[in-house]
Amino acid sequence: MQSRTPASRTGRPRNAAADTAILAATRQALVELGWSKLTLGDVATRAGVAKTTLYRRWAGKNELVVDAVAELFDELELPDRGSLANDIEGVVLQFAAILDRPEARSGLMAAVAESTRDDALRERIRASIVDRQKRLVLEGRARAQCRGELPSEPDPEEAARTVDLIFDMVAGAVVHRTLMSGKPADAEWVRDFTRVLLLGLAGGTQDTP
Amino acid sequence: MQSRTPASRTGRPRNAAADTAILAATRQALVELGWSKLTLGDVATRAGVAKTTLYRRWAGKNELVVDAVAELFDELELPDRGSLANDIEGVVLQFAAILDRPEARSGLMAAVAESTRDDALRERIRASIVDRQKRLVLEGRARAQCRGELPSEPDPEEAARTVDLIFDMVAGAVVHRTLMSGKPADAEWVRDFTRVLLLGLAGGTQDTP
Amino acid sequence: MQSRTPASRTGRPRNAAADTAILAATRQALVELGWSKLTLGDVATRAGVAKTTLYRRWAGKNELVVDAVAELFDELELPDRGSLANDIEGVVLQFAAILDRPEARSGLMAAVAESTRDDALRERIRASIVDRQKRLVLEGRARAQCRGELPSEPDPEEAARTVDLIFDMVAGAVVHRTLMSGKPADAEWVRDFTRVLLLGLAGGTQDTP
Amino acid sequence: MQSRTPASRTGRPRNAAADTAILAATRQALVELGWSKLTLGDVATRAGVAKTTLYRRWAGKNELVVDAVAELFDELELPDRGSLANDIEGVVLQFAAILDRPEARSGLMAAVAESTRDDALRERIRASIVDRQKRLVLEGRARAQCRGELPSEPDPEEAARTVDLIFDMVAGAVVHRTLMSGKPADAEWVRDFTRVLLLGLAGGTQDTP
DNA sequence: AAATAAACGAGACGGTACGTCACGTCTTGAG
DNA sequence: CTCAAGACGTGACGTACCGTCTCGTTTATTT
Repeated sequence: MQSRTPASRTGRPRNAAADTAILAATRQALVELGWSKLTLGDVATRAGVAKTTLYRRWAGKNELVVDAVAELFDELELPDRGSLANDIEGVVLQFAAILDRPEARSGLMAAVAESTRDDALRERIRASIVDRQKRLVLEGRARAQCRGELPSEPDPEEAARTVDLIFDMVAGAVVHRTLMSGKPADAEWVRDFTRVLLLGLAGGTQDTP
Repeated sequence: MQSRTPASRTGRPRNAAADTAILAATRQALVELGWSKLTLGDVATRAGVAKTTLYRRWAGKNELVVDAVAELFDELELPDRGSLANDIEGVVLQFAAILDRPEARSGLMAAVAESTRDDALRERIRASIVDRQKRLVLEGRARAQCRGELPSEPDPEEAARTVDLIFDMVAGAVVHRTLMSGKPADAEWVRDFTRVLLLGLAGGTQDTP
Repeated sequence: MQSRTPASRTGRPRNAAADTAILAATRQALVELGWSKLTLGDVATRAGVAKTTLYRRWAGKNELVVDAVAELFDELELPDRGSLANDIEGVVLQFAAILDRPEARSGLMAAVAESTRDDALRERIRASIVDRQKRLVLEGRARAQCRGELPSEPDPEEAARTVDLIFDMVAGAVVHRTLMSGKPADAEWVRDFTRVLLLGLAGGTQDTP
Repeated sequence: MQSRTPASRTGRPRNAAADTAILAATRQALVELGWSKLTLGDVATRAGVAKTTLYRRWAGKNELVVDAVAELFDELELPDRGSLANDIEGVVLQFAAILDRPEARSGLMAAVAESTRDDALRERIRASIVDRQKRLVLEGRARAQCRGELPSEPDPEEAARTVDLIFDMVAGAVVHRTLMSGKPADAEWVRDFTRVLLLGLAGGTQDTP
């Protein structure tokens, strides 16, 4: 998760508790200040740690914030709610709830913005956040195929493409609704979204007479 | 578009060419430096303008960048390509092309990130960019209804909700694909996306035997 | 005296009072903290000035301290006390009094130490302090020659060499007495010193029966 | 010479070679970096020793540098060159040669500068360097008295005062010439200096017709 | 024409945060 | 008890931009 894990045998070992404290302090600072006013010196002070300790473990603000935010998304789960539509609604609501937290809003988008000019950062975001949560799509699809709601995909390459596509559509829509349109991804919106995702624009209204 | 329009009658009038030069310089700086390394002093120098002139017209970096980026999206068009699917594919590809330009990627996401803690900025983004392009959805839907591809919506409130939903789904998916997944929104992806959007997850594969 | 004198015609002019305040604050800090614990941030605070202002005018700690200390030596005078011996005693006592001030002791020697590795600094010290006070030797010699206490020097090159030599002997002895031996250059010592300087080691005791 | 001599009987004994290596490394670092850029971590690395070892033996940079420099002056000798003038010229040239070495210039003056605010350090310098070399004056005077060049001093207190005075004059002049005037204390200068020291300002030219 | 008034370029200014460096202390495991 | 290794809290460094301010100059409109 961190920048480097030298794992040296000799010398004084690193204080493991500091990592936890720093990431928590980072999230707290994101809540109170937002990304642009967050300073590493302030985070260090909140964490009860010297600024140098922070720089010894992370390369900069971006890397630190990505790690701090990534932890937020690990709490996403996919409980079995009986149908594909219900499963999707459930996970989308969870995702929306996370994006409602200011530390996620501010931190995530800023990190993405920075990543447009920093390939290493983009890779870090993808590894820590995006690919890590793709598990939810895989699990949901497998469950739906078990239930017979979705056909099993014969071509593995196309299957992977579809997973990516669905992930982009789900995550993208929630992010756009929450951060760009500035409106809540509430139960009603999630229901509408899920209907269109499953049945299509036309299908939702006319395709199933 | 700008911060203030004092509209004073007397005194030396503002140099109108400066606005254009500043916005162009801002985009150029976004390309070369990205949002976080862009400085207003540098923009002023590039535009051949004093820093004070810049501050007289914009409140700060965020406002300036939003204005500079907003202009990029005004070139979006919706040529009639014969069918709803083709129209969607056309505009999505245009949108993807804009998001491929570094000044848009870096500037847009950073502005969104900042807007999570600045209501005025969010409003500015919505007015300058989001709502401004919603016209495309409206036009596309009207055209599809003319063609009979979509039913006419009796409830005006639900119609508005659907426009918002579709805009979030289209724009969100392209943004997520481009900036978070870090893969191109190319013709193949756009085709897949359009199919799911129109027919739904199930419909695309099993509904049409 | 300062680093650069761009003397630009345009832009906001520099605050002239800041220079005085900064140099005074530097001397005060030298008194309270000494050279090694003096920080430019602290000097700036004392002077009621931003750190950047200080760096805009001086290249660093060494240059600043040299300028601050150099002013101290400008108060040296050579009042006519009737004889060469008396003139020497008078100026040596003045010099000793300056070296008794902590801002001079700490600042001067540290600057000299730094100058052993910095030619520009050595030149600055020589120009601001050493050569500047050589006037005292010149004036004293001229006066002694008027009185007939010293022969007029026919060879101008040798005369210059002698001025340098005397300056090194006088200043060096006082500095060494004060700072290295750590004992006061009081009236008694000054009398002894002047006698040896004028009459020589042997002359002082045996030559004048 | 060092800070502490715990002289403990038990436990692992100190590595005696480390002292030599550390002092040599200090001098080497003084040559390459000068006092202000010399760091104890760097010295420890050069000496192949851990930083903790260094701090166990010296209290800080000043003490270490004084010890390292003090050793340089122990090589001063006073070979019998037949006359007082020759003896003085000889030892002054030796002294000048030492002051020509960068480790002496930089280290000595910096230590003196620091000692203006640190009584313990001043005492250490006096004990290690100043008083230690006063032997040269004593020996030279004794030899001159044997030769009859100087009268024997009846009053022991005045004799001590004179020794101090001469030491301040000799050492001070060489130091000032070398470090402040920035010119070499070469054979010509040493001859001039010795003449003035022995015969006085006036005596050298007019007193001996 | 002269007076007025705002815009403009230049650049100094008080701040704040940066990321780095060295300090001197400490904590480990090995000897 | 010493040593090598290296993490740690502390505090200063010198730099970069920020957004504001003060200049002298330019360019209009209004007397």
